[in-house]
Amino acid sequence: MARKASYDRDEVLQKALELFWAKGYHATSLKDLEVALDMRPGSIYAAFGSKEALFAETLKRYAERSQVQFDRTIAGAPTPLAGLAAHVRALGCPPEDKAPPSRACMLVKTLLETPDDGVELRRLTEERMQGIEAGFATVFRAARDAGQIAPDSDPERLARRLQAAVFGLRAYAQRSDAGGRTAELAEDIARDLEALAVR
Amino acid sequence: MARKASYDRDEVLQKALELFWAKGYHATSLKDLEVALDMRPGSIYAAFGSKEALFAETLKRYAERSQVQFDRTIAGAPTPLAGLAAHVRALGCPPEDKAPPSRACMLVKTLLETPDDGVELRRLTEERMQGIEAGFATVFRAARDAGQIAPDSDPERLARRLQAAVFGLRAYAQRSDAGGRTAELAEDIARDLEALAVR
DNA sequence: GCTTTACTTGAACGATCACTCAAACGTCAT
DNA sequence: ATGACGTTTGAGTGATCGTTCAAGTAAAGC
Repeated sequence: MARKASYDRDEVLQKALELFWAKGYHATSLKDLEVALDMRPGSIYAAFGSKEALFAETLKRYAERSQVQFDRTIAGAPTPLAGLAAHVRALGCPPEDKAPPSRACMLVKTLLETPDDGVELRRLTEERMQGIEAGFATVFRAARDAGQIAPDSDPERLARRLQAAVFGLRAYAQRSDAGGRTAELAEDIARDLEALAVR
Repeated sequence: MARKASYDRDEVLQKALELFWAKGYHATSLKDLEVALDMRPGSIYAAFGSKEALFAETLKRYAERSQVQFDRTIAGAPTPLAGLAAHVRALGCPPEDKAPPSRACMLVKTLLETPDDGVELRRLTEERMQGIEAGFATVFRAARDAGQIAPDSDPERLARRLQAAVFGLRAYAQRSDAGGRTAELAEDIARDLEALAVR
């Protein structure tokens, strides 16, 4: 038949994700990618089509991984509300051994560097944000149905509020002078979540 | 003596601010600036030195204007806490007649598109963020000293929390599908602020 | 009117951008 | 071995990036 690709597509995508997440779309050049992926331009274009298409794939990967991690945190918590609080606390103090490429959310970074009108990347980004927000809403709904929070709570509104809080937490965390205060901030947000519980 | 500049430096800086705020540093090219400022490259460089220096000036302008507007809102409010709440509500629903170049905060946009290490722009951005956070803290301190909030409140911690909330609110507002929900979000945050009041 | 001085102009610079493609190469079936 | 076929290579594409500078131009002092 023919020659098979010498690289592992999954590994390569992970490398690209880390680079794009750290530097952002515009600031990442094809030269940067060539080095990080150890691939020559021809191979990159044969495999992914364009810089934007590659970025789109990494963004998808990022969003999916985030969702999975979130779902696991929720599943592993005793109650819906405890799960959300745990999620926030996890964002506040990421594992020190393998630090993420950036403290900020890649979706937010992309949202803020993408023009308002039209572009495909913007659409993808907002779509994924909606997905995450919907995930939050589902958990809040579960909390309400379980009687953990007030029966007249508005899950969509709470979800929106939580997403904005997470956006803010992670943007703040990007500051190089944030230090340990990020964990405190996450703790404050987590406690406010727990305070929603009816006693 | 000599010829005088044909442009108004203040007007030009405002135009540059609007462009940079809307598009971000990387996505704004000198061609864009030439058009927006109606100036040729030579004049731009004679006046500002470099693209980065021009950006730094607009960032300074942005931060100063933000501070002034914040101070005015606080001064015009009956109590410190009411002032902070009013500030948040104002961010939630900006004037429809003259919409800002972006709903997101220019400082956050810059923070998220700037490399973590070193660069001058990052330093300037974080410096200004600290300034704003300090402004928040001052108001919280006034609220505490006036007995409006609990005497054991931590102004710095509250300030940090508010800044993160504002970051999040404004990032969320950047979504093109945010619609009127941004105002609701701002309202929720404002109400949480008011809920700090001891009754 | 002439000189001086500062500002404006726009062509041009080298660097880098995202991207292409013909040729070299590797791996299979035969 | 050989041919078929997909992959990798890297020099090279034109475009655009931020920036420079010599020449041209306008206003003030004399």
